[in-house]
Amino acid sequence: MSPSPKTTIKDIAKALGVSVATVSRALNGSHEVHPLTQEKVLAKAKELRYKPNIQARNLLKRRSNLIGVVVPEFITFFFPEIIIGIQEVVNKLGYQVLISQSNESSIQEAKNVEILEASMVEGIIVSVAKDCGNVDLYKRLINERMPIVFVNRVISELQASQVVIDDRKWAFKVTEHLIKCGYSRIAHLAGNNHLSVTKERLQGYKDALGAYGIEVQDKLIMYVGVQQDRAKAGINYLMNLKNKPDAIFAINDPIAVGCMLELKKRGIRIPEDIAIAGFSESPIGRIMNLTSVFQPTFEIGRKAAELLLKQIKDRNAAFETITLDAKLNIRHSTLPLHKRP
Amino acid sequence: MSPSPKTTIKDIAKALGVSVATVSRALNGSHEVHPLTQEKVLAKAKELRYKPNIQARNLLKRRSNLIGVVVPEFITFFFPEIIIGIQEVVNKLGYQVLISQSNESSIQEAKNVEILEASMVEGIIVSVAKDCGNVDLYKRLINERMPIVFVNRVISELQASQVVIDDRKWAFKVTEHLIKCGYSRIAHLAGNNHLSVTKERLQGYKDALGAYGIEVQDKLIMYVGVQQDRAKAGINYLMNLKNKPDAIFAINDPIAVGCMLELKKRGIRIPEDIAIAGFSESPIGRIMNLTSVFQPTFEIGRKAAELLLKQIKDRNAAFETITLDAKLNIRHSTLPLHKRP
DNA sequence: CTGAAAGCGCTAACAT
DNA sequence: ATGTTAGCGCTTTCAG
Repeated sequence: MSPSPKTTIKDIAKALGVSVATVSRALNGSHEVHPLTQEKVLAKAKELRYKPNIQARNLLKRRSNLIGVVVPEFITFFFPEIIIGIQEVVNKLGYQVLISQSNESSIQEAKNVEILEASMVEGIIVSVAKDCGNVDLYKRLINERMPIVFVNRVISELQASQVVIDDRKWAFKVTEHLIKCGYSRIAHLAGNNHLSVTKERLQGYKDALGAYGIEVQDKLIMYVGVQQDRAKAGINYLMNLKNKPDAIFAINDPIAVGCMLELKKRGIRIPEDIAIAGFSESPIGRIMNLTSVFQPTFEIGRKAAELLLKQIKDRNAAFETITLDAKLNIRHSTLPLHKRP
Repeated sequence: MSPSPKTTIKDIAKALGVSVATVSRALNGSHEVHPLTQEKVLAKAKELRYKPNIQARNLLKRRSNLIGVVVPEFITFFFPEIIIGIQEVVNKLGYQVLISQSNESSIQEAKNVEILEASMVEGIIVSVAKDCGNVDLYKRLINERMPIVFVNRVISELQASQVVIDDRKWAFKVTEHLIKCGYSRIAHLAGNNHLSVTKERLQGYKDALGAYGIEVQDKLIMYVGVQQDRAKAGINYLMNLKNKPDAIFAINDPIAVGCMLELKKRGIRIPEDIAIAGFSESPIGRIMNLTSVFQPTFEIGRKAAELLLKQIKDRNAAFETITLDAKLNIRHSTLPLHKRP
């Protein structure tokens, strides 16, 4: 009934009249213990409800069995799915995951990383906050050979392992799709300007316009950010242009969904009055029939975990960039002009 | 450049020609060290980039600074928000959170709990999987005085601390709202039958019907479960009844949203042809104009964390049930009959 | 104010 | 096959 004072190998040893070393060996299935002794130890351990003290073992082995994850948020589906992928891989190896979210703040992100360090994580998987402000911190970590892998939002100045999709290519495909649908005044709502995905997707957008001989118009590009509540500002801006766009390519699904809601509020129909495409396909986007690029989130997590484990095993392992495949899913929000009723 | 072998207090002591005890005291701001010594130690510590080894300290103090969280899933917004609330509270006290998801499987849940135990968490916050199969496991933990708090999905047979809303009352309100809107054949899509929320919400539904003199018809009640993909079965069943319902009260938003999508597919309009209400208001539900009960997720997390910390401090603290307030948000999916165009 | 020493629970040489 | 011993990094009596 009472919270029994934890049994240790010492207790087992005493009860059996053997040494702690023998108990330890028996418990760990060493081949150099007499089968009979082992049996006795195991029985006694069960009887006394022995639970090994991982901390002691970790102290000795200079390990923690912990890996850290830092993401900007985990309210939307995206990062949770990545995290599940990570856990899938590392749990099998006996690692636990310390998850922290920066709430899109670099300051909080830095705090989180420091706490993870203090918690003795053996490695960290990071997706940086939108303001992207911890370059020096990560330089230090990389310098100190802390195993680290960046996912989705990476930092180009850094020599580090990372798991991404080819944002530029897929942004090209989205834009190309809009062009082929007959749209010609295609706006782009870009993310925060320091973010890797912002730059890549913007470049893909420009590439596509260029490839099809459409002039890039700065007026049709606005840096709104990555969070849904920022969409309204984008719509405000675009809908007040003298020469309104006939299609919008949004940096991501939250922005695209935000746009759709705002447009609906204003009685502007999609795709009749304006087409819209997102990126990083979300469940909400699917429901709203939003054209978007599907990212293999679980796989991103798994690959990141594998890269991290590789680095943990060999602190001098070469940096690797894994670029996963994605998929453009076309839906009603970008109906071709000629197919309209 | 090389991964510097971690500095320990020993290194600092040696460098300064003092004892490790003094270093320890200085580092911990003990009042019984000479200010000058302390200064020197602190300086040297910074110089050598000393980072305390938490594991050693934890071993000594028999602590881990870890608390565990077990939820059924964290893909939807609900549990992530609860988790953020938990972290908010415990991080301030220096605790880290080990998050694990059972993927709605009691077997996985048991594994997770055991791993958390083995990871030496000082307490656990749990929301059980839909099959609700680990009563004995939790009985054991409670017996062993493991601090534990249940949230949202609780186990009635257990004497334990918990944080919930009054599911019965709010289900009553939802049903009452439908009745007052003029609906009379109100179906209920219930969750998995062992789940606390299933029983409570079903009872609230029955209470309301009774209170307004409407006969409870078993034919209008179906146990579909809690996951969105189960909604189709519910709609299949209800729409094949001779006497179809004119309103549906779904156990939760995922089911309600799933119903809305399935109904739309069949060309059945909401609310013109059938009204629908959910529970545990979700972002998707909001977008789809679904009437639902808002739960204070962040606050649930915070309160659960506080209860847990209380138990960690005092292993014999009395069990507590915290019932938080909620809110019925009425939207277009339950338009009153007389207001229809 | 400081140091010596014990010990948290465990593992791994090194003996025997 | 088993025991002895040292020690992981740290805190905390107990002496001085």
